[in-house]
Amino acid sequence: MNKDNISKSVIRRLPRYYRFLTELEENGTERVSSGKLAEIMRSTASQVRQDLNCFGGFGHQGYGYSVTYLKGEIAKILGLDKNFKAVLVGAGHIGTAIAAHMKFENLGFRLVGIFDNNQSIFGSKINELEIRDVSELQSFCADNNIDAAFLCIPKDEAPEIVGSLYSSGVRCFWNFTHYYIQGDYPDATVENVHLSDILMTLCYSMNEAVEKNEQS
Amino acid sequence: MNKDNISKSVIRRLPRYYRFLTELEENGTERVSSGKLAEIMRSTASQVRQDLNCFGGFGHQGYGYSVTYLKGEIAKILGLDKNFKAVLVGAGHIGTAIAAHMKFENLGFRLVGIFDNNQSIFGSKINELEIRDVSELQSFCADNNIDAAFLCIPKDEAPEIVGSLYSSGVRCFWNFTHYYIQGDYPDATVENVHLSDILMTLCYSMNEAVEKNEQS
DNA sequence: TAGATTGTTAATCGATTAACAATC
DNA sequence: TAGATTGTTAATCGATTAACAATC
Repeated sequence: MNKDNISKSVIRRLPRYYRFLTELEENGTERVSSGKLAEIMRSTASQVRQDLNCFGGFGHQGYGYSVTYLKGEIAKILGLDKNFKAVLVGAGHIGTAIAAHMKFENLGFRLVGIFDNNQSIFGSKINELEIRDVSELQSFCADNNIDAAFLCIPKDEAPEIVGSLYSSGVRCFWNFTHYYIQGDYPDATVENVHLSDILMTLCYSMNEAVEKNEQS
Repeated sequence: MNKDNISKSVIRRLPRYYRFLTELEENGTERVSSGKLAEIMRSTASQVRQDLNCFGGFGHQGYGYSVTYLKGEIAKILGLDKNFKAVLVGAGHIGTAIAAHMKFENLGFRLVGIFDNNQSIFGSKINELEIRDVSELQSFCADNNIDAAFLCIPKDEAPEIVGSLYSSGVRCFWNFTHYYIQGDYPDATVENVHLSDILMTLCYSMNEAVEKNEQS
């Protein structure tokens, strides 16, 4: 059933399909064609059909795709029902924002622990969840079968933290640091978010746009 | 001097070159070959040379690249010295994290205003910068020649906010919402960060990894 | 049945990698 | 000079787009 070797580009589009299908469903739309979906996705009908066919024939010729069915299939493909158990390490600004703001239960995860090394915030809560001493991290993860960790810590602290997470069985990392996890743990599943890199690319584009304007 | 049509893939790698060159410089390394740089970048020597040659011949045959010089050139290409004036709209969790955490001055921007619609936080400060009433946003941007806005607001509020920003001359957006700015303003320069999409792709990869393990 | 729209193969386009002459 | 390493062209690989037969 599950085809291998789906390209990263296709995977990256799946959440957007899911998002737009959710909107269509909320509108009460029952069916959608690849053309219409492409319009919403700012894509092409061809790409939509190619993408969806990586996983199986979800459509009906002459009819299109059932919004609810397709949405459900994509949820299954993404694994949004898996509720992987996750901990957050680092309850600074970014960590707190992540913990307080994201609707993990819709995104395939369940946040069950928050850890920090700042004594003064131990015991205070983010969304009902107490902040714990990072020294308990390893035993907590081992005891609770933690699947994933969200890393919102300084880069220099990352190697040690990842080491202890890995040794207690955690293999999945949402990494906001610049530490290169996959270098040290090639079998880890990692998604990096480098906000400063993204901001620099925005700076480049802005700079380009300004120069183009000056020329004309 | 400035070559057009540089592909997005190349641009996205520039911040990483910059980052690693900074590290090399801090180590006191004076020169680096494309091969060595590729190793650090987890790339290939060929790609490094192709990338850098999009912008000009920064190297010397038989020698390699001067770390300091190359770093400087990439900074110029990215426009990191431009210090674009930016405002943050939305001082909730994500907004506060962005404002407090990012070193804008190293990333091409200067944060000069923070706005929110929550009366109870007006006047309180993030990094010396007072939170203002969003009703002053439009006049503030017009008066202060603001280049860019960082949007950390709910999706439904985005169209109105972007409208008022656009009308006071802002053309550059770092967009944490799911509002599709470029649809309404095709000449805007936009970088989107959809954290929930990224988390879903992590869920997919994790799900894949689990299934692969179960098979074996 | 006729019209619509998929699933799928083929063609195109772009990005990465390999090769090598130029040259420091 | 000889060795190293770039800049650049050519070859490969992968992703997107186009085309069309299958079929609801």
